Amino acid sequence: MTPGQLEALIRASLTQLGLPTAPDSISAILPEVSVERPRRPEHGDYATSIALVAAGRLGVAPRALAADLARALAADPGIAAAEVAGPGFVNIRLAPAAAGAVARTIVEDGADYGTSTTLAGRHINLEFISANPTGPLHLGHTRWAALGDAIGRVLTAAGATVTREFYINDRGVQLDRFGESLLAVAEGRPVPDDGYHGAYIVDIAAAILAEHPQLLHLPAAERLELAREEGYRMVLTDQQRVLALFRTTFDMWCSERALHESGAVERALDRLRDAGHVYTLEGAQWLRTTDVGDDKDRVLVKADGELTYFAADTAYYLDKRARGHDLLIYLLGADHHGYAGRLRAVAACAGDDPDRTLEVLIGQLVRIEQDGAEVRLSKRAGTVVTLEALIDEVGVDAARYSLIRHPADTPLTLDLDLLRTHTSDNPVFSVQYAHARIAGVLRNAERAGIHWRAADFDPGVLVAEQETRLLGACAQYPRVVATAAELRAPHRVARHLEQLATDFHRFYDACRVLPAGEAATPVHIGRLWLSAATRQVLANGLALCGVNAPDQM
RNA sequence: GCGCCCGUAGCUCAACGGAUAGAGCAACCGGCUUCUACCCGGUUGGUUGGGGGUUCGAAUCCCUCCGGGCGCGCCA
Repeated sequence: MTPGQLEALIRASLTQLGLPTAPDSISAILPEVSVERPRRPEHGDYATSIALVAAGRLGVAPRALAADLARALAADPGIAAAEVAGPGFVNIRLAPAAAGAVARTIVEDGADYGTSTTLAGRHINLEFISANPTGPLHLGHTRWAALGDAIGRVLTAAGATVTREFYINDRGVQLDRFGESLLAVAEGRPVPDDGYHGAYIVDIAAAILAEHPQLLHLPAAERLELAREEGYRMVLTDQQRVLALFRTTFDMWCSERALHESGAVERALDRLRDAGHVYTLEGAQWLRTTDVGDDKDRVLVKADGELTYFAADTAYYLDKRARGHDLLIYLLGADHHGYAGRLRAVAACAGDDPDRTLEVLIGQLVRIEQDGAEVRLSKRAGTVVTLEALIDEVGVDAARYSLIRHPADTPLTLDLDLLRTHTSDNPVFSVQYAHARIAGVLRNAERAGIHWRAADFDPGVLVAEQETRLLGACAQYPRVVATAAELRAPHRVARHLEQLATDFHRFYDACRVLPAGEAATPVHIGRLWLSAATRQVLANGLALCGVNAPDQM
């Protein structure tokens, strides 16, 4: 019996209790029925607090309601025991056969186990990283590369249609400064103070010169354009290469320049003007965002006629909506959180309800440390840690996983030394090792001629404490994925995998899976099913993290 | 000054409003003649920054104070 099936049973039981209350009030509380895994095993496999929640509204005493519910549940053959505890919890213990049946469900569902339709029909646009094409991706982008990708995977698992987008800021002052810096290096001049000073500038300038030896003989204006455009092309290509290496993919790379060239920006401004949200002051055109909660109005067109970055982003919002996305998720670094209010204002000015169409997730910064000391990140000092360097240091799996296993809104420190270790101290290896260990057992079973899949599986044989805990963790997995999607919090998947791995290692330590010489018994078969189910859950969860699930290590 | 985020064990961090707040690291003590010891068991460790409030019940929600990060351009 899965948690979902148990909840359905509780709902059915509640409606059949014959409570002295209006049927309407009973059906009103049914959606709130949920079971949880108690922290303490002696509280049972599952517990529900529905009696506590509902008693007041039904006009009955919590413990009395709980007792009635417990009695009704206990009558079901899948329930071994149901009893009232504390102020009105109902603690539930499943019959071994009902609990163990989850293993069969998991093995049969395979890669689909854990997916759901809770977000079916939603067209979600997920924008993340969106770095300037003026340098390699660095640690500041890395968290979003891993987390944004994982959020996309989790949302997809929950049934949403997800479009992942990378917005390229390929227009404006920053790109010009980048081009000027490249040209300065190419010409042997010092980089301007407001330019880019990283060592990579020298490399790119050299690459441009190698490909375009005629650069220095062109007229000045053409020189700058060639340096800028070639530098842009090289940086973007490199960003795409590194992201692919990092297993982070995008459905769409949207260019700010293209928004201007296609007329999308002008059309967006026209639409806002028509809606009466634009006014002119001191030669500039402003969007009246204060009408919708922003703390100040924002400039769309500067007094010199130049369009602002904000104007393009407004157009981009409308463009995404016009493409049919009903929810736009933006992942921003903490240093850009001030932008959230402006985006909300844009949504409101466009006639949308920002609470429905817009979500801005703010990620705190990542620090890294090595040899017990923080590695300072400084562009000036040339100690910028790039995404590629991090991959070189610890590998894609460890880098991705360590970034994913923390909520986005907490500051995070990566310990490079730890990420390189291959022991259970390193969570990603603990999880991967559990997967590899199971794969090994299943290989051995095959080698020994034990065809567990074809054999009779009696779920009732899985009664050891380590077995029931492992079953419970496997059964919980779909709920974890659904919650992770709902909260945009893939770290919940990772944390659950760690618990699952620990539960497996304990099970493996206590319970012999394969027969040691003798013929395979129903217990061996049952444990093979349980092992196979665990392997499937680990593989599915690691896939959501974008981390490999190795068959051997 | 205004706004957003954060404050949990010595360290790094978990915990849909649920029961006695959990893992890992660090420290110490144990466990392999059999399926991967890259593992497992045990011990030590807390006024969840302080104080109020909401309720059956608060690390979680509200108020306030303290401490830290970040943001408040006709920059992008």
